[in-house]
Amino acid sequence: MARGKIQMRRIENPVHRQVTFCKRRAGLLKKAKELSVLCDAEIGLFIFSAHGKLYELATKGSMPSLIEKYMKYNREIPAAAQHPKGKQINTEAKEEISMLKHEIEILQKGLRYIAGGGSADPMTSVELNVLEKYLEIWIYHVRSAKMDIMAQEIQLLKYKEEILQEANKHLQEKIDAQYGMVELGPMLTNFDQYPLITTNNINHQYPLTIPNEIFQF
Amino acid sequence: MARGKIQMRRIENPVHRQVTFCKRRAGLLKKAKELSVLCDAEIGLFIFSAHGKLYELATKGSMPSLIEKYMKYNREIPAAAQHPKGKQINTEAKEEISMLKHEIEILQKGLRYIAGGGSADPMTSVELNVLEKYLEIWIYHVRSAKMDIMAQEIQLLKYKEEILQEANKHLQEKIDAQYGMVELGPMLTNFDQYPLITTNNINHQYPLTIPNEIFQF
DNA sequence: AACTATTAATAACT
DNA sequence: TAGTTATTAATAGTT
Repeated sequence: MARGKIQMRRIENPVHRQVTFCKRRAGLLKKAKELSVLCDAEIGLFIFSAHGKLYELATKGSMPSLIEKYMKYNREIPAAAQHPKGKQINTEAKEEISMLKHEIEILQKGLRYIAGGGSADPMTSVELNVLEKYLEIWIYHVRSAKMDIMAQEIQLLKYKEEILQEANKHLQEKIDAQYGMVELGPMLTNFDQYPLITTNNINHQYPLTIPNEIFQF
Repeated sequence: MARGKIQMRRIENPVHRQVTFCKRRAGLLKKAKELSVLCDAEIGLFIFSAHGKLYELATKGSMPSLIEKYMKYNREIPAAAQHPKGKQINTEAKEEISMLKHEIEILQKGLRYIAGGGSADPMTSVELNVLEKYLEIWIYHVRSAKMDIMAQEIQLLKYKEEILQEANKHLQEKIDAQYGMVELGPMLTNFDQYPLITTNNINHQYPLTIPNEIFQF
């Protein structure tokens, strides 16, 4: 858009590429903000530079909340909930039902394909793309649910630990009171003396308490 | 940018707003694609219209995979920024991050090698298999890292609970022995009487012990 | 980082 | 909803 056209392919000169990246990135973020303001739209945008640096924009709320909304939207696909209002509801609904039935057929074909070891009925690249899309969404939700359960489990275990420590302390005090001030030190409250038992093959130990941010998805 | 300036606020006329939304949305998506191509950037963009319809773009892979990358990025930054408190943990985290980044570079190099047409030095099918395997392992590692940490935390907490229960039992026995057979029942070993504290909005309670299959990904 | 000749995007109109 | 055009906005090459 200036001093001559530019070819729509990767800019080979690294300096040119970097400068263009800065300029166009700024332009893109500006355009996104403008669209959001002018048309009351909710926009999430993230840009990873070639070197891995992140630039992001989230209008109306945070990026995580937008991502959550995005995932929810994709979860609702099978429900066929989005119906434009007007005369053409029936037509569009039929089209959508037809499309969804087709996608279900592709999914069923994908399952047969996987179960059969890929021998019988080869899938087209379009079919594989549909399958991949669904699998990615499903994996996200499965892992999300699993993470929720694990976080819940950790919460409960920490609570139990607290209660047990309290009980232990009270019992110890009772014993101390009975003996007067006596010989027993606090019993088994230091875990450092016990080896860490793990079920997986991570070689280094983790701190007792994991920072809370890990559980905030 | 045409026939007179426009004020940067919400367009009140619904028709104008809708038209502008369509045009600028198309323009924004185009610009995003261009930036990605010209500067080798990875871009995720989603737009929710005021009526809730979704328009999206993900360059270089799918939106879920981009979101995954975004989440991972935001997890790494705070870890690197925490300098004062961390000891070995931070060092290990940094080493792990460094290692993962190196792996990313290797993968990107390999992918460019393939994408480059391979006229100079084509990769053999054996080499491609190695690259594919490597990629699978790496993706698995990234996706399961968080789960590993949580599983580790649960393991440790269960172990601590066991020890504390044991300690509690011994203390109780000591008290019983001192009193003869006396009035105190076992102290605080039944957790059903305590309300379950949770950080998320799951409404039903989970069993104390989660089946192991859940953690086998 | 600033400048400006051009191209690209688009607001109003049809 | 889609096409045209007069303008404005973005930006490629340059300093």
